[in-house]
Amino acid sequence: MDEKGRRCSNGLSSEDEMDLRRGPWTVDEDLTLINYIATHGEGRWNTLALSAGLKRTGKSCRLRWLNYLRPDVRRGNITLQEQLLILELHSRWGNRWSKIAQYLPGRTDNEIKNYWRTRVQKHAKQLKCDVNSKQFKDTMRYLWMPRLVERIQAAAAASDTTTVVAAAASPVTNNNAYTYGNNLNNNNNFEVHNDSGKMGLTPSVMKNEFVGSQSYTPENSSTVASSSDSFGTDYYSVPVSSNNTTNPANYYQPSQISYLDCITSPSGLFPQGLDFQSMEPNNPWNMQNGDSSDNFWNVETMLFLEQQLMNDNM
DNA sequence: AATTTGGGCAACCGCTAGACA
DNA sequence: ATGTCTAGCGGTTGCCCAAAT
Repeated sequence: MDEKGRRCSNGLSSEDEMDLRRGPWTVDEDLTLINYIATHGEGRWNTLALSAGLKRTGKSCRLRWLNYLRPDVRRGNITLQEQLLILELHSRWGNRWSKIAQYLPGRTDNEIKNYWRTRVQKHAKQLKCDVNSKQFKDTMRYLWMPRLVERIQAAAAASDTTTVVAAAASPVTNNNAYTYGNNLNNNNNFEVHNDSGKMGLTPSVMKNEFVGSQSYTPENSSTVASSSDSFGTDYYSVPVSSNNTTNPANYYQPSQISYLDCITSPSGLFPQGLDFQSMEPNNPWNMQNGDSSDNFWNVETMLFLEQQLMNDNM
């Protein structure tokens, strides 16, 4: 169906469309959308856009809400568990981002897609192989994923003996406290504060400051997780156990249990007390953590991988 | 210090499916 | 049966920023 020049596609005439805004959302637009949804609920996006007085398409409003403004959107780095899950689910379903996102509570398909493209595909590129190639998939399955499991288990063990004082280390130090009522089902009572009066909302500001004082504190959410892109450090240099030190494939055999079996229940969503934050060995609440993925991909690692890939091809 | 490059991510685009009149 | 509208999905683009030169 051709949408061009058609009024019905977004409920707007071409005259209306002349006024349509594009590009990054402003604070005012965000507030308008939040408050409108708080009062009227979501859905009927084109009507919503018009009624709310937003010069945006319904599509744009929907996307902004779902990917960014929803109170339950998880922000922060992808955790080890999430990385593992993404790898596992992608190996099953391919680029079914929305489907994959269903298993990562609070993560959006867009975020997962971006993660895949920027992190995973980058590493495939570094290995000079196609992300869809058997070699790369094997590398993921036999090397990265077992190592992730290992790190998760190590972190879990560490968390057993370590009290995580996460709340005290809350990264939210912003003055711009967007305080949502936090529960849309609770009569949608969003409140929006602007304590500093300086809400120039660039993406970077959003990332670091828009994180609402209610929405994303440790007390009320499991959302703020930090994790470097944990293709991370010395992936291949640490043997898992004494009997798998030579062949990476020994780390994991397809016939072994599924990672999902390992870390999730059939109902998914990490319900077994696998707390994302406490899994992280280093300062779990520090959203400013640098991405250590590149540390992971040191020269030795790359040489090792390339060697493995060469062996696979022989 | 100025410029270039590349990564990360928010937003947009095109398309499809389903609901409904 | 057909057309319209909405919602959702996956791919792509473009902006911002930090690192590199």
